[in-house]
Amino acid sequence: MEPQKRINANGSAARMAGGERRLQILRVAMRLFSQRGFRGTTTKEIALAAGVSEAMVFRHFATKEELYSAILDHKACLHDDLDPLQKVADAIQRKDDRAVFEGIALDALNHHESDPEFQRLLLHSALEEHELAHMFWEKFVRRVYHSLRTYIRQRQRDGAMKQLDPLVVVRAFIGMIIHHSLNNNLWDRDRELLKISNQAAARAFTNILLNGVAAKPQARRNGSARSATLKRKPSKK
Amino acid sequence: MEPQKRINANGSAARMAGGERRLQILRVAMRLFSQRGFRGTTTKEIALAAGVSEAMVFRHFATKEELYSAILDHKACLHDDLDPLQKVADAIQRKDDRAVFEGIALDALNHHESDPEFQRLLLHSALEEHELAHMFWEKFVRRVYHSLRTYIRQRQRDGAMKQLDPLVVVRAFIGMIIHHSLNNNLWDRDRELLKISNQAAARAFTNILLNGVAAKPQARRNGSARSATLKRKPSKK
DNA sequence: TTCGATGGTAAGTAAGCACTTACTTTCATT
DNA sequence: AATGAAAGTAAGTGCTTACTTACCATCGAA
Repeated sequence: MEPQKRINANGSAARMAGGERRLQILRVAMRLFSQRGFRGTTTKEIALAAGVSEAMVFRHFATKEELYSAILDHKACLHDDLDPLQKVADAIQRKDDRAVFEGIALDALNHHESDPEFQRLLLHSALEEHELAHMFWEKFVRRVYHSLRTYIRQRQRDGAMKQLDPLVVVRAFIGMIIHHSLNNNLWDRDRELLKISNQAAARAFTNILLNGVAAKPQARRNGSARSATLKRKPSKK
Repeated sequence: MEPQKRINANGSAARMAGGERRLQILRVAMRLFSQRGFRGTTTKEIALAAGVSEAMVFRHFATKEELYSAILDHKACLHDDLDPLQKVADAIQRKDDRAVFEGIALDALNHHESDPEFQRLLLHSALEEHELAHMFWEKFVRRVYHSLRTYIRQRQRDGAMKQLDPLVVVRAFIGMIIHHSLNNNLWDRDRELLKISNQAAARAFTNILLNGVAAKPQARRNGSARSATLKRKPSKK
């Protein structure tokens, strides 16, 4: 007679292959950590949610810390190859500012929307000063800042953008995007205060930024009163 | 003979008056909670840091939860009367966009810089879905959004700003500010990536925003091309 | 059919947690 | 000087935590 495969709370058949189970525990833990933080989640809860005994958790991951690290590695490798500047590489080539910035914004917004766990995990580990935060900063944030600074500098040399500190421009732009995602994922999940599609948001932020940093029409009649704002070197051509 | 007043680790004389001790414990707890989160801080640590026994903590606050609530009340009442729009009330009256936005930005940046605990506390409670987050949202964020929206709408009717969704403009601006503070307090405390004074940051963000949302020169070709940057109202007297 | 490797569990253990109890010390009043 | 209330503590209590041990179940291959 068939030994009647037991079914656990998740509807997943008992007795998985090792690798499968490991991944399942990892995913469950990821969800719980992102919801309640590292310290706020117990190994018992993780085991329960995965439909196994606590001992199984410790068979796959020696310590809770190691489980956390495994999550970080997992997330990191998912979000790793993804250089956000790559997707807009040809827009950069074409010097199509709008495509560059809107592309980056839309990509980030979509990303945050489809994987809100990641942002929460990141915040938790930044607050707890865990290594993911540092890793993310080094591997991702720095690169974005650097690439965008390079692009902005180029456009400033082209005379297409004002001579502001490019890093400040980057921060302003990234700020709009991240803060919007943070609002959507953390504070105002029902979009009670502001409901707007990612497309529309990306377009609006890009508009504000590009108009904000665009070189002035440079009305030749320069009663150059406001050299304060536009530091344009005369670029004597 | 003098009974040699004991001195605890903090250098504070033992045996404080009740109210004093309460406040001291509160402050110590505030610091620790903001550093390690609610769940990440033990009552023992709090007691130790305050230089008293654990029992004293529980004499002043019945439970750890109550201690947390007391902190929230404390912080809330500190940051409460402070309607950030009040400081720029006359700038609003004068419709001096630059003063309005730069004032708000500078105020927020200074605030976050002088009290980074608050931002951390707020983030922790947002992640843990504690009430402070909700309270802050209702009492503060909503009001700022509402007031700024009203102002922006007015300026749009004046023909001084583009017809964008005012809430998106608010989000973009607040985003630059909050994200910059978050970077300074959480991610890049050494300002390794971007070191800039609050004044300069407030000015830069304001410039980007105001140029970004300024009504177009409107191709009416009336010479006065950049009403955008210099908002001196024509003052048709 | 047997057997070893692997998936899985029940029932621990020691340490740490929020919180309590029973007691002592200090000190401003009369 | 006596006293009573408030400031303070040492040593718990029972529960939860991360992690372990000792054992059972299932399965594919020899």
